[in-house]
Amino acid sequence: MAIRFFNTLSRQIEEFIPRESGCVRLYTCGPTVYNFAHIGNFRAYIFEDLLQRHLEHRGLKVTRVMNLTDVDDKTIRGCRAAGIPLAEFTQPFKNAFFEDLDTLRIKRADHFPEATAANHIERMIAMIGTLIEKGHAYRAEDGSVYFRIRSFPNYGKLAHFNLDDLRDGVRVRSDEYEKENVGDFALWKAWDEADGDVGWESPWGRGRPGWHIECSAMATGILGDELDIHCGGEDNIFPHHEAEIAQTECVTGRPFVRLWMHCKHLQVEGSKMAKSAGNFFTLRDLMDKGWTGREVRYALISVKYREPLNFTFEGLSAARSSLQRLDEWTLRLRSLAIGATGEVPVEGVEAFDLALDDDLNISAALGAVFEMIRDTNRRMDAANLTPNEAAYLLKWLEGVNSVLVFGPDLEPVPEQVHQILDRRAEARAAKEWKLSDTLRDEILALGWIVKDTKEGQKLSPAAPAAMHH
RNA sequence: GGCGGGGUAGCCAAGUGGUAAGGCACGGCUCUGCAAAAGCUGUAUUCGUCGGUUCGAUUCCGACCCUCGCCUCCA
Repeated sequence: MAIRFFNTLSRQIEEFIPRESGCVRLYTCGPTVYNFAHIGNFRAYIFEDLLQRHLEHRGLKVTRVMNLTDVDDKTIRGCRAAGIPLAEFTQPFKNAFFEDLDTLRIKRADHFPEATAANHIERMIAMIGTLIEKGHAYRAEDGSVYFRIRSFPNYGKLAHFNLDDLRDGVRVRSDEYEKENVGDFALWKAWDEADGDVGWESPWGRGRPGWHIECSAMATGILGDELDIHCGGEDNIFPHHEAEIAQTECVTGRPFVRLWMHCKHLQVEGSKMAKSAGNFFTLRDLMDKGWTGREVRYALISVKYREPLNFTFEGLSAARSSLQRLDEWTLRLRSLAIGATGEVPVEGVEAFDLALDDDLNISAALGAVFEMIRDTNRRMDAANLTPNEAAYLLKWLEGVNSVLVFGPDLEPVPEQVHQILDRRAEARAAKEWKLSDTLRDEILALGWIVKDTKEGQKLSPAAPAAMHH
């Protein structure tokens, strides 16, 4: 059963065949650490997480790199405004980013190279030097170095642009008048006043690397000259990834990436997310409103990556309910499986993986999960599911959750709540309903909701307020 | 202007040349001291509009309408 993905380069669904059998070299564009990442950023990272986890679930070994862009116009502007060194300015945002990854249960990449690391800067400078030697780049008067796009006939192949179309509507920036062609992009930016004390020495003078060369250098430096998959948001296609292809292939003389995957942007309540529109959310904003990481994860993962995702609070609420349904089913299986002596297969379990093999069709995959839930709930209602089948389903669910990671957050129940719970159980046994209700209120006051089910009292954390804005 | 996505029930969203997965919400039923939850169950003669091809189209073709994105450093 082949795994198939849509390749931005060919604009077709292709069978995925890594260069080295069983191993996947994956590069994913990471954040620019000048602020807290927003949920649009995280849609991309969650899509990449789904990709990685599914490949791993299918038995492939994935080596993933995600870069951190810690020097660019924005980070420099930020540190100068704050009056602190660049590294001091970006560090808290790096930390916050990693916390957010954990909140969303995104698997850590194997490498998080930082653009300002000495070894990477060195490699960028070396690559630029090679490009100049080969005639693909040139130094301008001020010490900036530009890539000569006319020297690379394939330029525009990924974005499916032709250079003539590009010339229309191009704004020539006054600070780049030295370029041979308006489409030429910066490999090295000469230092200027606005850079303050940010800069590195190079054969072309003091300056800093351009954004595109950062990724080329870090990707090839860690993963080698040829990657299996390179991902990013759709806005990265042009110019960023187009530039990466041009630079890298001109240096190595080999195809840079076999498969390009890009995810569509998300909108919020039907409009483009923008600070000015008041619909701009960081992950932290949502946490403050009482949503959990797995709920946001569900909301962001549940729409296919090649479709635009309309992020809404109704959708978050739907995510919460869906997860609860999944939780209930899991608990039901667990209590049934207590009597299991082995595992007996249940039909229909392969649909989940097959859906993801098909260009990460998450909607179909989730459909398969919920169909399984309904079918087996029906069977459990009829006392027609065996403990061994339940055990098998739990094992299957483990596999599913190695990809989706939808398991509940396990909050420890305070001892005090346990004690009240015991007293309440006694009261209920004695049919002292008034006392039972009083104790229920006490438990609620401590932040827990108790429900009376056939199996006895059941606790769940009281959801924080402010579910809708 | 160039290039490319979308328009499927109240909302989100799969899908196929032969008559529409799944989730949420809503109604019904079961359960239940109350409350809540949970489980089951019912909800699109219809897939933006208009034409065309076809025995048959939501699915193929054409036109149009609406919407979103990219077009030089924004995931």
